[in-house]
Amino acid sequence: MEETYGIGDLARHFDVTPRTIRFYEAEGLLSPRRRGRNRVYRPRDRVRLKLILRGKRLGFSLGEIRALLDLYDAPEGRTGQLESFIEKIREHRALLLEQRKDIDAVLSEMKSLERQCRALLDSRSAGATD
Amino acid sequence: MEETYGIGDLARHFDVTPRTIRFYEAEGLLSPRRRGRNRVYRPRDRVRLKLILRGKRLGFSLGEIRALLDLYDAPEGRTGQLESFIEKIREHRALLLEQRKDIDAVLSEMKSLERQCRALLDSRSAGATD
DNA sequence: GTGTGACTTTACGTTTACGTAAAGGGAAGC
DNA sequence: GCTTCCCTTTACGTAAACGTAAAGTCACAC
Repeated sequence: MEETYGIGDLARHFDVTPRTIRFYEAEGLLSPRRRGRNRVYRPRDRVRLKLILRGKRLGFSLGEIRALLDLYDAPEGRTGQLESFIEKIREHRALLLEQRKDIDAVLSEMKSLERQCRALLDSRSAGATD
Repeated sequence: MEETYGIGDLARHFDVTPRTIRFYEAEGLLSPRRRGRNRVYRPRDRVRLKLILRGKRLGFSLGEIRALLDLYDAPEGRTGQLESFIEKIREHRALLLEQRKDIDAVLSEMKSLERQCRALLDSRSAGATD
């Protein structure tokens, strides 16, 4: 049998509220099975949630994330669609590479900032005390 | 003389609306000089705006960005403050490194996705036509 | 049978980050 | 002097992403 989870299990595991998970479902990002009224999540849903939260951490809107999930889901279709799919992947990749550049820029700025701080601290401990 | 800019100049250059720039000022992220009622921005403000927009692209809230800008601005203070400053820099760096890991994870997933697509395309062009 | 706890739906509230409209001021061009 | 921009302030509107409260259901413990 495939492993399943309740909404509370997922919420605890990913440190979000059940409300959040239901909201993602209402937005069409998740579509769990049901046992009676209760939602039953399978590993596939877990992975999707993980991807959603990762997208959020990277600053994507739920709309963008949905588009990406749809991409990942639908590698079926005619040749033309496949090609436009690849095109979208490329655009997305370009965006991510830009983000990485942003991050690296900040990281290097932080590096020099910390250096300056250290220099200040050193000069103080070497010279007069506070 | 130091170079200065009007709000429209900055707006055009960074592709945001003047409203956005005024909003950042209201939130305490910018504090331009004034000539009469009009706002006059100097290179320092330009840099700050650039940092703000970079922060946004990385998914930080304006509140978080303000905290970071304040950090970068206030390397004055007693030794204890300097040390806690360095500590905050480290936390921020850890966060950025996490983000980079996220990005790399997505990039590698995209890579394999594109490979699968290519394989599909190849098998089609090799086999029967649509 | 009566809690207790986890789930459900419905619905209104809230924060963030601006958009947009209204009403006006000041300089520049014709 | 009138128009045309670009700027100003004030203020209400809005989309996104949930929070939170209300009221009910179901299974299980005691």
